[in-house]
Amino acid sequence: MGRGGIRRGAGRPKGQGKYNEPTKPIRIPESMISDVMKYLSIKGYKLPLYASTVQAGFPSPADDYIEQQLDLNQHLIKHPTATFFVRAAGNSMVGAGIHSGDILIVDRSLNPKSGKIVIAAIDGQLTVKRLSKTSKGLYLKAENDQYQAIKINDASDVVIWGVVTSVIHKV
Amino acid sequence: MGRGGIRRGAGRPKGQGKYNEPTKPIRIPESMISDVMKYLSIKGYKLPLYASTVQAGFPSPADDYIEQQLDLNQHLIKHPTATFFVRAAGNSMVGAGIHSGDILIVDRSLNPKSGKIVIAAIDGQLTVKRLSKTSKGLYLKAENDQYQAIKINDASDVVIWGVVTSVIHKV
DNA sequence: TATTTAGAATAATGTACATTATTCAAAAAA
DNA sequence: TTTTTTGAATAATGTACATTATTCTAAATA
Repeated sequence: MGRGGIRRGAGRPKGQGKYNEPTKPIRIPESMISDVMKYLSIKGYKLPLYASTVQAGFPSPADDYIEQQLDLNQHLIKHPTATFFVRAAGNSMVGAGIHSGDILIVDRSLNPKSGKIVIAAIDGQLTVKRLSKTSKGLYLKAENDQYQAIKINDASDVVIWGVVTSVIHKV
Repeated sequence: MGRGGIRRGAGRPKGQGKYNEPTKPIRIPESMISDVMKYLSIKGYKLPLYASTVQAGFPSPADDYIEQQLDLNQHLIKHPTATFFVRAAGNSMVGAGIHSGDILIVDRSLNPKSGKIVIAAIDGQLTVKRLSKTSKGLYLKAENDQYQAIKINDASDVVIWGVVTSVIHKV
């Protein structure tokens, strides 16, 4: 028979689920379900960034010295729809830390101001150069003495594709 | 009255939805709903990677010259749970393309073999050096003549934190 | 005949609900 | 009294279903 009566405080406690917080069902295209699951499982690729002055206990980096949690995509790509990557070739920009084979992150929505490193198409060939505005005009300069600066004028077949924001170098 | 009868072929056509493919409701923790939505809206941060030899029509990069679609996180981080970032300080590794202020991607799950660039804690201070095994023993070498190699032995207070896989350099 | 209209058909979408999991405590049993 | 049992309470979770959107065509109309 009944063992009834109120059970104040009973019930499954909050925050016991997979994510320790309430969830909502969101429709996900089938082809991306596994990607989204992965994304969720590692909390959106947010990984710890340590300052180089860490003096933590070993062997595991201690949480106390985490500078911030970083998601590479969010950190490096401010305008996803206007951003693309280019693989660098040649050594004309080693002075700017750009080596052959590096992946350059290029933002088309940024204004190509003087001093910025840009991706330019010169006669249909992609190159990475530093934009330089002087009293003599607008130039594309290599960061390497062996290369000559290229003057930009109305006659020249030069199109700026975008501004380089970061360089990814595999070691 | 009835205008009945079968309507073969009637109905909303497939692939008319937001994603042009079938969807399934997946539960998402509330704090990540906006992140996931963003992730979906740009198809998982997969952006085009162009080869440097592109000779496309202007001013927009043509799809024909896309080398591949790249997601930085997936491309650079193979072991999310074992990976962290460290901000580099000092110029001891400029020869390897590592400059002060760069963000290093470090994988703790990789074996620190000779020749690899590693993050090591020496007397509690983090440094980035190249691991070098010679007949004389194991060394941590800077890629810069002004720094001296550090010999690793049982007595030395050196712990390898992980192997550097990539360098991110802001320009 | 040509045009319009009112369902019929079917995909997309968000959410209510049934189910499952978990914890609590009153009542029963020891 | 102490221990065990059993239903109450409530969160987590996946999915069925009601709703909405869209297109098609037979019948009605001009």
